[in-house]
Amino acid sequence: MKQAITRRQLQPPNKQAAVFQHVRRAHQMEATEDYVELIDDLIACEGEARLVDMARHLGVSQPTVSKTLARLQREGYVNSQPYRSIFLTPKGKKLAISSRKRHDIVFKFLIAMGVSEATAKRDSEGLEHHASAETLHAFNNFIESRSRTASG
Amino acid sequence: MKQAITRRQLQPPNKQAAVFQHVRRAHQMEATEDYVELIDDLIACEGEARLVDMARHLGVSQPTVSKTLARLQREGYVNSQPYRSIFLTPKGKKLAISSRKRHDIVFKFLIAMGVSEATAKRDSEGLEHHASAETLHAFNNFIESRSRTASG
DNA sequence: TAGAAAAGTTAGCCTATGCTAAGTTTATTA
DNA sequence: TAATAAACTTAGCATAGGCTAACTTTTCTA
Repeated sequence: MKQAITRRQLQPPNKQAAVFQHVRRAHQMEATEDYVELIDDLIACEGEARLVDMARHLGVSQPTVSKTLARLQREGYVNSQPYRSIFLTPKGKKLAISSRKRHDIVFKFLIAMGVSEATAKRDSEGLEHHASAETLHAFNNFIESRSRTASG
Repeated sequence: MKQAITRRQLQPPNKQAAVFQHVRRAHQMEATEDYVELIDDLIACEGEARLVDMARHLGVSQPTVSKTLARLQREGYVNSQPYRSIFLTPKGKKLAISSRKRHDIVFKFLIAMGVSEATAKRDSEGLEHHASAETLHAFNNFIESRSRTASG
């Protein structure tokens, strides 16, 4: 098989720096998005979001969740009284909805690509935070063209 | 348009926790992978990897690079004498090669999906760290089937 | 080759996210 | 309802990765 050779080429420093800065910014939002998405899911499925359940689902300790929730509250994503369950503010709810939408697109896309469900679940959790609107749009087109082919 | 409704369903706590733990682990490797990849590129394109160029390409300050390089040296990925240029250990070189391979697959895949070059560059930098072997394999199949269609 | 500029280091600060241990509040149950 | 258990918070620690300021070393150049 002929292997395409990609000529190694460095980007101009400022261009590449902009890319890395963009990734770091996305990265700062990751925990926030995971948290609000989980809170929204817990409220939808269990009736309320308790810290102990968040810790169990996230695989971290309760104090870690407590500390991160304090930041989210400070930043206006969530609302909660001490020792009580957690609520999303409108801003948090909005972020939860858009995060879930992206997550779903990435998940369905991976399934459409023939990836196993277990891997799709795992990878979509990491990938969702780094797919731009343009990429998500391309993924969505692919999903829709596949579902047309499959059903029509 | 009929919109597919995904029934909201929480994963079992331990299953979801495993996913998040996996993402956190991948996340810890991100900086390491970006650094060794960049060092390898700088050596290939400029003849040597200097800290100042790394800082410029990464978009961070020199002390930040210095600190992270100290960790990478501690962990056996790089080698360097004070005030001198930076070298990859065999372990670092191996990681650089596999990171670059993943990066290339993700980039080419996005291009094959019809995403613009600018977006593909940007997104591939974030996505590369979160695509499993299975997903990369699926991406690669897609690239190859497209290049067959295009050229044959 | 001396002085200036560039590169690299060190010190000290910050935030985010992990942890355990210990204490407080709330909920359960005997 | 009193005791226990569960949930939550607080304190204190660690690491990673950001930063600026100040210092040292190396390199360049006049």
